[in-house]
Amino acid sequence: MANPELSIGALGKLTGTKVETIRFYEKIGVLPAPARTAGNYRSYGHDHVRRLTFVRRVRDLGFPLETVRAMLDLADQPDRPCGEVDALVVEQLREVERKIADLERLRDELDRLAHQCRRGGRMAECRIIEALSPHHEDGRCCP
Amino acid sequence: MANPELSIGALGKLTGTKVETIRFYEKIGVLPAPARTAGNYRSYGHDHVRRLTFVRRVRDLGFPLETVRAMLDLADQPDRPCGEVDALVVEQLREVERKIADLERLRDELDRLAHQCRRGGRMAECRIIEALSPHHEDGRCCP
DNA sequence: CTTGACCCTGTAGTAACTCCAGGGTCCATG
DNA sequence: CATGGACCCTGGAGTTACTACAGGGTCAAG
Repeated sequence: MANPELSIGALGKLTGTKVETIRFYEKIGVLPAPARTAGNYRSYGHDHVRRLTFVRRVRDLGFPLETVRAMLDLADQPDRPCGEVDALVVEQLREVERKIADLERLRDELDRLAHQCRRGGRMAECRIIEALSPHHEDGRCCP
Repeated sequence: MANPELSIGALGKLTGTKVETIRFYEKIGVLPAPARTAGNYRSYGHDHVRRLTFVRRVRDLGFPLETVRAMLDLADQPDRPCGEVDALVVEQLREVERKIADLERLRDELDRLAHQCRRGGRMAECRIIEALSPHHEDGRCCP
């Protein structure tokens, strides 16, 4: 069970990633080059599934590949003392919390909109933009 | 107070957007072309601030410009009956909720990591990748 | 009246994919 | 055993969403 030996197409289906994207991640070093079969096909194991899933999720959440790389480095260096990476972790944490707050505002407005639709309302009462307009309680906007 | 008459640089500073990006949004029709001064400078009002802030936030949350356009359309057509856009709203709602769940998992793991760092731990116990690995409770992964 | 900060248009470059051409591998089926 | 369709290979061009110049105009302060 440790070695499912997936083809690139199977890995793609499992993780919702295009085959070309997987090869691209290998080229830029985000996903390690897998073993090859006799016919020169890539052969992936369970670690690849976990790592690729992680990469796709973090990308989908709007972080750049540079951040993905930084996070993967955290996980890849087990002997590294935490101190030197603390600042990075705290910084990511702050950004994640900001994104959660923005998404919750967006969700609430979409939710309100959906209920209004169900009651036969019109778009005039749509306040989707206001939901993510400048928040005067904290003063600043996007980074 | 309805017309602050901002220059492109001032709008950029207010919304955390590069000047070139603002001009780019105008070119592709996401931000309406503003009035011009005698010297052909762009002159922005409060509506531009709100709209641009919205665009930047939604982009920052990992949605493509296509989705931003769809959301802006919702807000731009006040007479449109809700029924025809209900499906879009529900779809966005689902995606927003999925992203919130992913971000919360990521936040919890970063939080755990930060506390561990403070106690002088090592990266060996870092489970940041597991935090966003395939969730077997729902079976599927990224879209 | 000039000088530095800021604006204009237009084009070229970058990040992160995405698609395609031209060709090899694998295997189920005739 | 051959052969055709699904899948894989490499390398390169195209797309999206910016980002960074180049070459030049505007404007307020000194």
